Amino acid sequence: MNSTPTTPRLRFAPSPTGYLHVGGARTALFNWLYARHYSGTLILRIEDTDLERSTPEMVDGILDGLRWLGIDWDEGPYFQTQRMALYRAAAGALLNSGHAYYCFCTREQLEKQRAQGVAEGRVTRDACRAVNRDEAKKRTEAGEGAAIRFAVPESGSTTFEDAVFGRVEFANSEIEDFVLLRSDGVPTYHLSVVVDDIDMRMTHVVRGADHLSNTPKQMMLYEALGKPMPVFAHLPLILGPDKTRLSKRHGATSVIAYKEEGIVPEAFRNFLALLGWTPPDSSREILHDKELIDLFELSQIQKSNAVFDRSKLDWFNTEYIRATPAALLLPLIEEEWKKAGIIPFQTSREAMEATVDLVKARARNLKDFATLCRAYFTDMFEIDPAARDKFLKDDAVRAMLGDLALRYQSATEFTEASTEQVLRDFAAEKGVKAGGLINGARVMLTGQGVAPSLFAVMTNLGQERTVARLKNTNDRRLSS
RNA sequence: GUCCCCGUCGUCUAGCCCGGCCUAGGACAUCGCCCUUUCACGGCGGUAACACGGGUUCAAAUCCCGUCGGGGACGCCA
Repeated sequence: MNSTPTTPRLRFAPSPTGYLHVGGARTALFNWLYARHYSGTLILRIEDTDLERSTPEMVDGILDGLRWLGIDWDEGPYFQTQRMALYRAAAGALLNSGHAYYCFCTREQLEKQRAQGVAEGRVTRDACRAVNRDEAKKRTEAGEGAAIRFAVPESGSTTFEDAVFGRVEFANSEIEDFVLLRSDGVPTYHLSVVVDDIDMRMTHVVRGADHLSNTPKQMMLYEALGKPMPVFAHLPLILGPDKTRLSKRHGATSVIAYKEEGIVPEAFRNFLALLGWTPPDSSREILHDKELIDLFELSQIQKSNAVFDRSKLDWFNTEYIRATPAALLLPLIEEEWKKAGIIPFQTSREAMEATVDLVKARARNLKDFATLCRAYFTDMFEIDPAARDKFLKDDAVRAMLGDLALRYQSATEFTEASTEQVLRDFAAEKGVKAGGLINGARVMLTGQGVAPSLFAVMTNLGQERTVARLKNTNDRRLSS
């Protein structure tokens, strides 16, 4: 019956009770990578059945996060709150087939049962399972509130072959009679996922390992509903540096926070992909989207949890910034300029790109471009006090820079080679080391102690600005 | 507490399935040196791991058992 090979259908199914966090992003990424690798379909489904905690803002937040990450989907977003009829019908069917029953227990009764179960080291079966069907029907018709629970077999075990973890087995006696439909008619997670995954014809369920122990419950539903099982793949969790689950106290957990910190999306993707997955050639780590997609396989996924290593992310980011042509970087960088209040006086695209190229080897993130580029685009910049103390505290150097400005002013040629020649000749003449003048001049021209090669800076700035800034040596309250 | 999963440098990992080629490889981080015009980059080198204990075997990071450690799940949350 399964003779026709079907293209894979996967889904990312976040619940909008928070922003897209790192773990969710990694799950989304792996689903995306797999779907793209096999030319399958990726579906976005919003699991908003927790009416209290789900908000439309969070839906937007998640969508923004995915878009920033560059993860696109083929169908959806579907919203579970708009599919309630489907879940209720399934619950009804399960009731009719004897796989489920009404539960009239109060919260207190349930707590008591649970406490007893824990004390005895076993799962207690719900007392209402014993309530006879006709009586239960009568009671609900009389208006008594009732949840619908699944009747889990008391013996035997449920086994499955996880694509990551291999064979996993749970004793049915360990599984409680979980709720399918709450007394207010809203489905729980177990019911809605399974019904949707069936209805949306999912072939693969790739999700966090925190769902491993939910899997047998959901398998029981597939079976009771008489539907074929998808492939399950559970992803190891992402941990903080202290090896506990990644949370707010570990710093940024929202994906958007990384955008704000100046991380390049492709670098983030690369980093995330390697958190728990290894390409066949593990020595290659810088992998662009196409390579990631080509190489991605479920079988190469790690079983053990992985610690989120911020310094490695930063390394990826640096690598991507350096390798990306200025033309592609520019739109991202311009946002940072805007935030920093820089209005570039150089309007030519070429000039901007040249500056970005000049400076980008020193950038660790996109935000760095605001400081790094400032002096090239505006005269409104401060001299970094630390740089001043380090390179300009010598009065003699400052005086010489003023004289040097005059040399540049009268220069007929202004190239990297010629400006260097002028400076070195000048230093030789004065009997001082060129290095001291170079460092001092760099601070005058850029305001920074950390900047590119001086003569590249000069030619980028142009003769006029170079001269003007060097002349200012004594005007800038340097000795204060 | 019960059940499930995991356990190689600080971190991500290769090797484990099919024991010997492992004196355990790579990357990030870290330390040192070189380059040098600051800071990066780059080059070279260093420190650093098979959780522990028992087996099995001529031989174990690799197979088996146990212990310990970590994580997850036990909701009318997802």
